[in-house]
Amino acid sequence: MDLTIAEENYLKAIYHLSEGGKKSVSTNDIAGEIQTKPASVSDMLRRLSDKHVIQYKKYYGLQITESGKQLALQTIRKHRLWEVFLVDKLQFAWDEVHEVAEQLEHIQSSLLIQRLDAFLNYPKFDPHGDPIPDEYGDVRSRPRIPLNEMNIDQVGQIVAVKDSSAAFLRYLDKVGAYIGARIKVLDKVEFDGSVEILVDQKKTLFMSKDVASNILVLQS
Amino acid sequence: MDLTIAEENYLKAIYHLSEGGKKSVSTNDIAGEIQTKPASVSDMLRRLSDKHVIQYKKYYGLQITESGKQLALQTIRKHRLWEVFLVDKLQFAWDEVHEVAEQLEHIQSSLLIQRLDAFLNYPKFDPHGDPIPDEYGDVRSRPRIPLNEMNIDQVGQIVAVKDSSAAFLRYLDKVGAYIGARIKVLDKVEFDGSVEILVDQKKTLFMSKDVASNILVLQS
DNA sequence: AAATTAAATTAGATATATCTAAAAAAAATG
DNA sequence: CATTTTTTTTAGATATATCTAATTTAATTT
Repeated sequence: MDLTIAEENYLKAIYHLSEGGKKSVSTNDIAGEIQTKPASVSDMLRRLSDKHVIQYKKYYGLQITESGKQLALQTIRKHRLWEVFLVDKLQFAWDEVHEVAEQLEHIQSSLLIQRLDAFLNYPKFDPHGDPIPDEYGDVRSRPRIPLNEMNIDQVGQIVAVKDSSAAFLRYLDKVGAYIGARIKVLDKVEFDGSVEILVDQKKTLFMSKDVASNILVLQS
Repeated sequence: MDLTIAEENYLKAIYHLSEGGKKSVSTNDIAGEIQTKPASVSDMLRRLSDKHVIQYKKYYGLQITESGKQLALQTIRKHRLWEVFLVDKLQFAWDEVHEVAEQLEHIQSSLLIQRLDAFLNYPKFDPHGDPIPDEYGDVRSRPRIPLNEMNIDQVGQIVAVKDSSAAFLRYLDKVGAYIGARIKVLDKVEFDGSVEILVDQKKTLFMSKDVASNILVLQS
């Protein structure tokens, strides 16, 4: 039983919200995540339930099933592999890839994804630093902490961002805080939580707590 | 005014049928080309006419407009570029690419196609030997003739096939008559039109007129 | 616990895309 | 040229996916 593109998008949103730590996923949450109205979500939940990718009781709540989780992970796998392709092979900037990957993730061909994976040399992380599930849906994530929670003199590498809006990504690119950059915490201001960091051992950068909390660092 | 995926597919079919030499394109022809029913075609013709990509008069006939032609050519451009990608970069066999390219051709991103074109080094022909329209819709096609119309001792290169069904393509691969193969006509049997050719200066091959007429050769 | 507010669902519409069956128009045939 | 056949179109259904407005259920407040 195959999913339509709309169903795949809803399921991916539900998966992301489920993994996002929140105890339960509400109709309103889903509507907010995919820019639609709660009425449309209710409709879709019934359909997803019919296809057994979620368990759903009206007015009560929902839970993603194991098969639903696997389908969502495969969509995420495709999305992130295409992002690597766009950045590594087609010289896209990392803030330009999302919209196109949203389309490419729905192409149906397991051979294509196998070959693409090999062509890209089996990448484990996408350009935003998010882990790429393998063909069995397994995800190896690295322990990452927000930049504002690091201590003075600690070093690490920027591996991901929480807020991946185009505006935020452009801001980061502009100030030179790209994914992969090696950083060292030089100073932290106690009362407002802002931080000063050294990027690639040459450039110092000040940023607010707000910005720093959206940058995830792999400590080394 | 953008076209839906279904509209793009109909328009592409109409373009192919229009270019196919036939004087007029019938509802039944289109239904046959796209595997749908004539009633669905009538419906779609009305919609395509509303969007001014064809001119259409009920019971009378249709003609593709200039803007329709341009849109069709851009879809064909995308299809053929993706085919080159699949064969050159992802090691797909040339008889495995069609179905996937049918999906990829609908991805909307002009930047993507620009970059893909550059990445593939601006190819002029797809793996089946068909010309790739440029970004302005211009097509430079090579003069090609069916293999059965060549004369004895003439040499050339296989550049395309008329019948691109998977069965025919697999047959060609099996006997070693791939796209790009250099051939020489050794003999022609008058009464049944069958031909004997030399492939890559080492392998001789017999084929019926039926097969030979579906193989297009660039003479040299 | 009754009243209010918030969240979720249903009812009814709209748009796309398809189908079958019936009707209308054009083409072919005797 | 009237009749038959073929082609094309319309009418009416179905399925997906969405919306607004109304209703129902759950949660919160007093």
